[in-house]
Amino acid sequence: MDLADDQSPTLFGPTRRRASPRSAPGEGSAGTLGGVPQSRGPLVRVVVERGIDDPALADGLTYRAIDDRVQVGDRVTVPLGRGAKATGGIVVAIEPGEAPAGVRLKNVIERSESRLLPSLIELARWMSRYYACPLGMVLSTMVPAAVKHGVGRRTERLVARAEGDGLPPVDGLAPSARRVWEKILALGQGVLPLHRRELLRRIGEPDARGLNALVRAGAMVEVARSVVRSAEAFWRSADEPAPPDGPSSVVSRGGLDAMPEPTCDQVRCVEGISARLGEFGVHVLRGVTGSGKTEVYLRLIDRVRSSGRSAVVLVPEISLTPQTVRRFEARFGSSGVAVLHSGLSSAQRHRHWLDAATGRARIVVGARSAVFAPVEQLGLVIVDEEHDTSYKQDQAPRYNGRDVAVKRAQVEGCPVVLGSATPSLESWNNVRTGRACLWELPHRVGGGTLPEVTVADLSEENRARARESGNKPSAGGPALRAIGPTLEHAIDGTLNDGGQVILLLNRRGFANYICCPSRVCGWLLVCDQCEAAMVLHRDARLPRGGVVVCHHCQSEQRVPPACPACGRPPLALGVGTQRVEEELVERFGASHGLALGDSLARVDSDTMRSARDYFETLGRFGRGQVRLMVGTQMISKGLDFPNVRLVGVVNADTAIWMPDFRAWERTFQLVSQVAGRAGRGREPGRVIVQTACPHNPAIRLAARHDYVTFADAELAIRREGGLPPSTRMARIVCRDEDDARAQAAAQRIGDQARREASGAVDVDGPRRCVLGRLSGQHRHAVELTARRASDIQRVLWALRTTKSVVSDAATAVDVDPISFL
DNA sequence: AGCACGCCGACT
DNA sequence: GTCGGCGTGCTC
Repeated sequence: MDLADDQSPTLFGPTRRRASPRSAPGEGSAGTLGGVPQSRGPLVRVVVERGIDDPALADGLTYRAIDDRVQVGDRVTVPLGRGAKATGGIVVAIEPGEAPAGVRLKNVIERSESRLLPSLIELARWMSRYYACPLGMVLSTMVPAAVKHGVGRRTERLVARAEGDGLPPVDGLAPSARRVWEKILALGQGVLPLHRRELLRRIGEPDARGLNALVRAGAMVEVARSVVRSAEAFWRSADEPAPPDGPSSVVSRGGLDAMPEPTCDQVRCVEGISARLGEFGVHVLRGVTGSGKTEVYLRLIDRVRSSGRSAVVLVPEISLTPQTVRRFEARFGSSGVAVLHSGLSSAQRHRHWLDAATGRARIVVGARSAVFAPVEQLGLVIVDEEHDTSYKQDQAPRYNGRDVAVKRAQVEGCPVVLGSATPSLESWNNVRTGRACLWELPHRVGGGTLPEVTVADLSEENRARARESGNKPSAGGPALRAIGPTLEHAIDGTLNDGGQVILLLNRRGFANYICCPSRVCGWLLVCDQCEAAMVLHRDARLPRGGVVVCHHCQSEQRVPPACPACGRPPLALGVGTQRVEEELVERFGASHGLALGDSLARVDSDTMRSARDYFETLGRFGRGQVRLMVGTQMISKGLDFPNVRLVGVVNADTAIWMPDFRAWERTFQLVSQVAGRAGRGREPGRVIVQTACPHNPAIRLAARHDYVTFADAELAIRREGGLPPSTRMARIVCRDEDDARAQAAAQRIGDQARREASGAVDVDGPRRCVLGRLSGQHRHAVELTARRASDIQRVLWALRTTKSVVSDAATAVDVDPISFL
């Protein structure tokens, strides 16, 4: 059991302050005595945690505070609306003047213990403007739900010495009680208050009789203290200790705690960035996979910490592996590091957040929302794998954690480090235009080399196999095999040599789509709520061997027995991880003793229900029990297992023809990232990339590990096409059950946007989205493009103030969109 | 975003 | 005759 008390007087009061006991919320019941409000505190401006989008109320609503101890940033509960519904909010200002004319003030109901830092309120204001989202909604996302609801909060009863001068009245007590008193006095300063049991243990008393006598006499008093309890994080207890031997171990290599000797490149980066620790600056750290970026982070954090400041490290959710966490904990001590990710229980999250807020933990490691970590004296922000699209939140506020991190660093006056082997073109553009400073780690640590990448032309391999098997386009069975001869041969060889294999395929399920075998018919099984093909997921326990699932709305249907149009038995086409898994068992099960759930593991969101499953599987892979791992992008990033000698990309083209100008960039990143999992130990690694487009620059250059050529060429293409990062974009999606209504709403927004654009902003649309219907909602989009972000902001602001765009469920404003479906 | 107020169809 | 459908507008 972990305990954290939150006694820091600057951040938390010992108890909650309520307006008046038993007072129901709201007007009339807020304790008006003869028309005089009972609360005597100052007037405060409160931004409620709701989507109030009226610009006139953007600075919050005015309430009378409970007492004059209220401060800006306090979380409060206030009555809202005619029903005086108790609603959470944040105090954004203490009003020196009087109430706004014509409003009857209500009183704050309650002040809670958490307080938002001024720098975070400033950040929220910026986000509200930049992402065109109500301030209340932004503020709401800054405080985790577990903190708002006080999950895990308990009141503990402790004992302490009574306060006051003079000798406590112990003279009249029994000798046994006096003996206990002497022992308590001998404990010295700062030990109390303690739990009764803990105190008795410390002074070696078998029972509480003497202590009880002291309490009765008033020499000792019982005090209440608010604490947050949570279970120990499971990765610390469950998996440990790591096995003493085996090909590799999940624990950081080079031994716990030992600071490895840095490479020259690492020293150059650490020294260079350290020299500018006291000021805001964007530092792009481009380090090839396995070059030791994490070591650079650790050393920078060490510098920051020794100057008494804090650091925040953002990591994509899925690469927040035990490996990563343990490296931080091994270097800085597990109590000095607060970890925030989705695998935590609510109470754990609350506790870790408090650890950060009270300064107990000066280092916070977490996913996207950790950018709002309540740390004071922030000295450094790090965004690892900054190109990762999971930094973008897909609900309002649709912020990008990386970009907010840059803004936070600016607000705090500290540097931000954006680390990646394949920086986003946004960051690369900032490097090329001098807005960001570039630091490079061009070599792998320990003299390791980047793996040799072989591009296997899938169409060529399929043609070759068709020729061999007497060119019969197999009827009924799988139309093509997922693993071609080059990859198959490499897997065989690697397993023979005792190496481990990672196979990547960015598609869940068994088959991508179900269609009629007749080309004339052309029937395709589509979700009845979305414009998307249903995916076959195999499950032997179900009738017809599985279900079909829509990957957009998660709805399920039974597998159709026949084409509804012409009655032919349908075909299940396209390859997902499940089919690859099946093929692997078929081909290597007997020859290499590969067994599902043992030496062969499938890692996707279907098999990994919780973070715990994922950590457990990675543990088995690390110990060498799992020899072949096939999975989605979950396994493409951050993993560091030295015995991985082969990485196979089953199909590199999953993203390449997506209707998205970043399709090539994504493909390049995916191939580079997963290739980086190979050859991280002494043995060199090999990568096989299966593709139907072997000459595509994204694939060709990723195979050559040539980021710079790719990025510069791609930047030129974007500049020519007027696409980000040379321009900025925002996208407004209107959705409605009724197609015409969605279209009309988008049309109105488009028209108004054109009126406001005044030449600086290009307005495109409305046009039907690529995913024209999703969960029964028809979708139409308007796109804004401009040279400068400020022009986009101006138009969005105008759209909001004229109420042309309101923040509601039917309208999504996406600034700097990364998905165009 | 909630939620209350308010104006039109199928039930006791 | 009412209960309740969700359209519209307000929230100190």
